[in-house]
Amino acid sequence: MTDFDTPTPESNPKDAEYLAKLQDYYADWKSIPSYAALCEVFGIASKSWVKAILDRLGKAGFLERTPDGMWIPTHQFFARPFAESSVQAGMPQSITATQGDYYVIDEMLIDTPSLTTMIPVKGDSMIDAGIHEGDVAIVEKRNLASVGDIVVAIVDNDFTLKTLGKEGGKFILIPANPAYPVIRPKGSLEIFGVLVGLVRKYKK
Amino acid sequence: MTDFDTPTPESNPKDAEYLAKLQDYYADWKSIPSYAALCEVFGIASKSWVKAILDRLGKAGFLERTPDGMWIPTHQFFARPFAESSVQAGMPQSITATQGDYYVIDEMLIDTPSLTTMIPVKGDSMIDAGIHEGDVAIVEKRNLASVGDIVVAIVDNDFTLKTLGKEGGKFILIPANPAYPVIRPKGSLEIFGVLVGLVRKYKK
DNA sequence: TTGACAGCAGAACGAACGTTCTTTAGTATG
DNA sequence: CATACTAAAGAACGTTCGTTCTGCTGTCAA
Repeated sequence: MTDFDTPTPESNPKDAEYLAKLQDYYADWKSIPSYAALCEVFGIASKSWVKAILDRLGKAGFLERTPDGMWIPTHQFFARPFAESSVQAGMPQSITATQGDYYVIDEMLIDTPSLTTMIPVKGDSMIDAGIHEGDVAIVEKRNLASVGDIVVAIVDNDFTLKTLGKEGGKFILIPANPAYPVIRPKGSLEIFGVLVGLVRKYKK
Repeated sequence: MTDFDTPTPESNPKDAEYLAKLQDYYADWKSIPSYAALCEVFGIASKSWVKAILDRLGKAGFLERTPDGMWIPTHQFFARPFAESSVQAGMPQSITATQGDYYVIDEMLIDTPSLTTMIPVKGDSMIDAGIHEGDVAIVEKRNLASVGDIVVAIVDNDFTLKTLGKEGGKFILIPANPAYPVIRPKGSLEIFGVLVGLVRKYKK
């Protein structure tokens, strides 16, 4: 399955800049404005040139049109560059130039949207696993897990995030913080889901 | 007796249904169509009634308008109701991931797409800050940062992730691991960007 | 020095759009 | 039967939109 043709990302040197402006605009407003409004966004004065730019971005695969002719972003529009760590000097612009991979974070972390849920982390019981208060846990809902998985279990009607362990044939919940005790459920252990990802946002 | 308008979230019983249709449409097309097109989507025949619906959804906080009058979705537009299955009381606020593909995590972490890039973390020099090898750093490219920010600096032609500090009027790079030394650059310090987010994927 | 072309501006125009106003059908109240 | 109100339709209209075409300016090769 290698027969997709490579859409030349940009046929015009300035298109990358226009695309960047459009991406930033979309991040703010979640819509693609009219040609007239795009004149301001792009800093140019003619609608016809805006159309030419959008046509090129469309051809390059960053935009497409609805049946009624509205411009809408494609998957490619949202992808972000992923730098190889071995990138050497020359930096700021060359990141885009090194045609590395492009990813969408949601797709990296979420395989099954309908089973996946995001839960904010409370407390510091998993701090030694690098899971801090305020982080967001990406959890795939299922009630089977393997020893060693980090799971969201339901204990005393509350969610708790712990490593699943086994001790004498019974499942236990192991925190990653020596200040917390291992949880040995009396009865059966109800597992809500398995941790598949973690997201942290740093305030600016 | 004078009765005032009660600012109920939805003043019309069918608005919930219209909202659902609009959400589905948006998930497909990532845009809010014209009133005429919405007539088809909603299954009604008059633009004025579509406008009335959108005005109500706007008042209820699901939509708003750009300065140039376009309708755009708000945060509330994307919020999903609580989890379906047999979850009892005590469910923390959690959102299920997207059907369709609206990119929640990306939107959470990325303010300025054109300046944001993803860099894999290598080494354990920031482990006490909960940043592990293999994590992906979400970095906003800029060369100014504040003391206390975690920055990506360019040292010896390589990226390095450290906390920015100051010592005797000069900037230094502080690791979050006692096994690593503080970096005191000889000349000036070249900052590639600032850490704005962190993403970790657990293998399954 | 000319010609060709690329990058952009500007005008023209019909179609589509959003807004407002008026009308109609149905239902509930009393 | 009269009234009142809601849900929706429809018409009217000025504005804006997208499209196309033409014009201008600078650059570069012949």
